[in-house]
Amino acid sequence: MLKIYNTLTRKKELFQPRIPGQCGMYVCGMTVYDYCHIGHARVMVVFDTVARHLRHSGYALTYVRNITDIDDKIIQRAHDNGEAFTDLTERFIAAMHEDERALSVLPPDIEPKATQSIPDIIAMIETLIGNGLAYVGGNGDVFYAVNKFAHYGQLSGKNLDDLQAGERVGIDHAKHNPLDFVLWKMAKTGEPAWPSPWGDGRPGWHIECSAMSTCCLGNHFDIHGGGMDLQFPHHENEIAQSEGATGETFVNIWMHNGFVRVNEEKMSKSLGNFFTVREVLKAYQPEVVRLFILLSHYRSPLNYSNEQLDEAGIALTRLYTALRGLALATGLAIDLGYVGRFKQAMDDDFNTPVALAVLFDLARELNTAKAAGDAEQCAQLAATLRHLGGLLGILQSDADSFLQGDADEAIEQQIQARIAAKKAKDWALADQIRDSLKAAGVILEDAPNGTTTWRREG
RNA sequence: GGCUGCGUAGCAAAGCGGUUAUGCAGUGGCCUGCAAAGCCAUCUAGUCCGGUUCGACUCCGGACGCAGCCUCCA
Repeated sequence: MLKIYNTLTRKKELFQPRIPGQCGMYVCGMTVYDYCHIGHARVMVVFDTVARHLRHSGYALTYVRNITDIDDKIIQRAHDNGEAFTDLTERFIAAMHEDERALSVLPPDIEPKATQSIPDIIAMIETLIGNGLAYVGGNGDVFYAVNKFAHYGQLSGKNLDDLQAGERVGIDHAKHNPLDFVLWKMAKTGEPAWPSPWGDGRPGWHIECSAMSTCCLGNHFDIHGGGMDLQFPHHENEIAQSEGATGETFVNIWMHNGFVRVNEEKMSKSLGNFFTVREVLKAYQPEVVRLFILLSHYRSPLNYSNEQLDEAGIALTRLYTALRGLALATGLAIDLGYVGRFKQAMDDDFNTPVALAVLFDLARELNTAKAAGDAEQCAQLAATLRHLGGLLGILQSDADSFLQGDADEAIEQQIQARIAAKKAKDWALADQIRDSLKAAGVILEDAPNGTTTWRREG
């Protein structure tokens, strides 16, 4: 039985889909004006893992992750670059898809873009105005009137009085209430714009997600996810918009992933302390980055450091080392004990650290079976390890290609020379060859049968 | 200031009211020509102070500390 932590109730709840056997999930995706950083990678990997587990658990999942391809920062960046905003967004959408593929993130079923959802957005704003929840402000922008929505603050645990007491932004006289937020923003000269009943302009940030999610998944759906920082105001506003427009409950379960931190501080673009995915992938294999993310629970903070990435690399090496030398057979029986433990971990709010602990226990037993020469046991355990790894999006490479990278003829020659030296009991030469390879980052491992395998360090 | 959440061994990171987490590192052993890898054993825990309980790292209260949101942000 799958349990999921719901931000709305602040506890783990038994997952009960609206329609048995089905699930609709919407995740707030990227605003595409720059390369994805590791924080974005975490969202992609975490919800990809959630999607994989839901599917494997038998739910017919519709996974929607949007792209915000129009907003103030995009306009600003395109202007700075002297290019059309569409050229900018197309470039970074392509880059995002590249990063995603590298990290073994399966594409969502639907990837709606804000600019392709303008009619739906306008329709929703008209409904909100019709319902008395939105108004045209003094500057022509359309605003949502937060005090007209009774449940405002239910997700973030805030109430309007507290919010107003802590108001830090300068008063905008175009609004009735400082906490009201923009639904439709009038275009200044030269800005991208779409025609609307209120004049040429563009959607506010929050409305696009309300429009796209309800269009793709219906007025009421199962799971809505995103980073912790979207809880307020973004998701709070989404609830106000969607429920205000449809009159129905919007979402059953809200999931929020924790931040990636650098030196105990949130990684973010505004702080400038971010590492882009492509930058990190220059130094670490993509699968290592994925494991690094999965080694922490999705709601916990994740500290980014080279030491942590290195450890993830060592951990992955341990798993692949266990698989090394065993054929990639398919269709083999798998060990149901481990499968059960794994499922139990994942069913407990997607507890990937515990699920991974199961894989390490499995690797230990596999190593023991290898030492005992039990081929049947080895095959079964290896098949189980690969199967469970696959559910997390890891361990799908050939072990040698992970451990060795590109084949290297020179290394093979050195190994042969060393085997000859060993036969001649010329230990000094054998050790010298091993040391020189070690200096080049190549580690040799002698097997009892006289053969030698190798792997690259780190 | 308001609202969240967190505080576990050398490091990272989980579960759990009484029984091995797991990975890395350390120590001892097996294996090895020596290593590496692997296996076995093993040392380091639960911020502090109260309370509940036969028993608390685990539940409750308080203190302290940290992070996040309250402003664009995954």
